[in-house]
Amino acid sequence: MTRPGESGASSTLPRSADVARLAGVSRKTVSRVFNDEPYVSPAVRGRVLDAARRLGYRRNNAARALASGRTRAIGVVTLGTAGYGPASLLVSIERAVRDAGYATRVVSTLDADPAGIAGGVESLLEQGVDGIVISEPIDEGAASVGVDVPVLFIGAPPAFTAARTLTAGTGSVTLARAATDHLLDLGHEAVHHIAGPQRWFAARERLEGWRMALEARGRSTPPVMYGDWSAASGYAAGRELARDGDVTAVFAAGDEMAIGLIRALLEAGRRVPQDVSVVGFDDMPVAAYVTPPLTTVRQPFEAAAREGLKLLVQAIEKPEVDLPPAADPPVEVVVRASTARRA
Amino acid sequence: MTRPGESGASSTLPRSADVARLAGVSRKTVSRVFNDEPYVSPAVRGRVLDAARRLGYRRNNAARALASGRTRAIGVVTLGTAGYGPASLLVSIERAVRDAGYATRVVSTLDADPAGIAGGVESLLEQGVDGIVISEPIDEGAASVGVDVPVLFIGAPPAFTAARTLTAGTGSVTLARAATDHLLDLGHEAVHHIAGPQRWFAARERLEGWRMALEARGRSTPPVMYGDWSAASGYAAGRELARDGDVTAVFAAGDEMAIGLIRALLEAGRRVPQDVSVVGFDDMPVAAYVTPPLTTVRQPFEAAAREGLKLLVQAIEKPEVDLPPAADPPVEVVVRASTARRA
DNA sequence: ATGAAAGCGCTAACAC
DNA sequence: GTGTTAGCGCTTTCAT
Repeated sequence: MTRPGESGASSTLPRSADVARLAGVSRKTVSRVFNDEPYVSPAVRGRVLDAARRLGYRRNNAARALASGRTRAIGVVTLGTAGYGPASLLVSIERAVRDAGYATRVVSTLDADPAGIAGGVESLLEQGVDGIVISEPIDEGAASVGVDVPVLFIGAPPAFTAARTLTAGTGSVTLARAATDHLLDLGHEAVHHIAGPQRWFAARERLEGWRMALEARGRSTPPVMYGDWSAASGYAAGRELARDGDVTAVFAAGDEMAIGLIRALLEAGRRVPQDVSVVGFDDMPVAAYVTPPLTTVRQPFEAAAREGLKLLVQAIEKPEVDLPPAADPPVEVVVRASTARRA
Repeated sequence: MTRPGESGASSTLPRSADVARLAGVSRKTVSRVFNDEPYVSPAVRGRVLDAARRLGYRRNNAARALASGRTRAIGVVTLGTAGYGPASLLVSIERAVRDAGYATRVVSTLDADPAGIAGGVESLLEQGVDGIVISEPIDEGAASVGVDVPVLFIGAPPAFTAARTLTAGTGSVTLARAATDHLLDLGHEAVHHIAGPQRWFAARERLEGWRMALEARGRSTPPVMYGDWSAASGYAAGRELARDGDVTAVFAAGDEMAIGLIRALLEAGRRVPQDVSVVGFDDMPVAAYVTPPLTTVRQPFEAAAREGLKLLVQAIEKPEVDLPPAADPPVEVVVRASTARRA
């Protein structure tokens, strides 16, 4: 019953014409039923659905895309790491895309350089997508790509120009500021900062929020240490900081760095939080169970993805309407045991 | 120069016919060039490429798929969590898919029940994929879907039947056994186990490996504690275990549970590793920097994804060849400071 | 080594 | 409410 695929499509899957024949209607009517278009009598709709089920009919999206010019897919360019931040954002985006009724096409880049991102975009465009999400939190030069679909940048400003660019933030500045304020409120005179790699937009935003908090109270900003998000880099920075007896409070731009930092402090005989208070950033799942449980700020990935996608879908489906950038999500400082009032 | 999109496809993107005209060849020749088919003179090839670049031509994959019956895409059904394990596996799969010359289409499920998986597969099939990867590490009843493309199950046995099913493992049994052996080698009489949720195939495999190691040495198996992978559940189990003074060694089926466990032990006044040795599973990035640095086993995600994809691509491109299941990747126990010789 | 014709499965526009 | 016609952009087959 299955003659080997001749030319075109795969073997002998049922097509809309088969359904139409079995249901005794035209192909167009089958199409109407499957697209939930109005003006199909309930009786006919039932017959069509029935025939389709009996045949095991599935729409051919390639054909739909070709005929309609819409792929009903959204492409995502993301950093190819399993890091908690990027991975969470990807999961949230996928869910938001699905909820919006689109399919997800992912391309990940190894190193988030402009060329890599451009390549990713290029490949998505070739695949066919109605819109693109750039979840590459890196801000480093601009790539040039000819893009004719709307593009959403999450957690970063537009890195290139497209027909229509949207942005949605994760509110890092505000969150970083809140983290720093928390330490300041505990009576610490100075708050040190272990920043992330400055090619990352998020790292720069957090640095900025930290600086703003200090300046708002007229404090000077201690020299900044730089890490690469890894616990190892937090550890290295921590060894430096441990040498300085004046350090009583540190805000690390990521939980992993905070964990490495704490480890270095403990090894150097500085107690956390009695001698030094530490705040992280992300609220990754283990944060509550490391020793001591980490005070941190929670990143609103879900909210950012949802807001951003609302914009993107709007831009895809109603290009004429102008919409305001998404509001920053609420700030959530999770106070646990790694911070204490200054001794 | 841009008349608004009439019926079909988007506005006025260049098509192969445009390239053909500019290069002074037929459309078929353009097609040949872009598909790296033989029998195109270098001169013509050059002209075509040139024309394409000048026009900003991009192939339309929907049309290619429709005409050829191949989508050049592989679909992935994955669990929608940012957990280190699933996220790492997804990243590895994406990379392997890309390296194999395919595009990735992802569907994530909230809860990995058979219906959810079946729904994901269904939606991928509708999207159009040449093969499917099921990275849903859950083994719970079988769904029934009519699948006519090869399906690769990673880290789990086939959950349903398809035209062609392949499997690739992460070698959990062996790894768990090695972890347990490590503790036994350190002189511990009994090794306790905090298992993962038993709906997860990986959790069952690790339990099995633990049991095998004990039985191989004629030891009895202490009662098993069950967690849900979270640090919180490890913590809860740890509180129980801390009450039992005889416990000197614990193998946790995941790093996060191990971290929660350690926290509970420390709170109960049991030192790690002096009083109790702990081994985790995964080697997530923070494992080296928690206190104490965690002894664990590394999961070979990259290798599993690569091996699995080799099989899948083989099945897609050369359906006639039969191939053996992928070999289990090598075992790597990472010894750090959470384990010590029995006091 | 290159080209012409046909058709993949579907939706868009319009007729009825 | 439903059907007819045309065509989306490409690959296939076969001819040259």
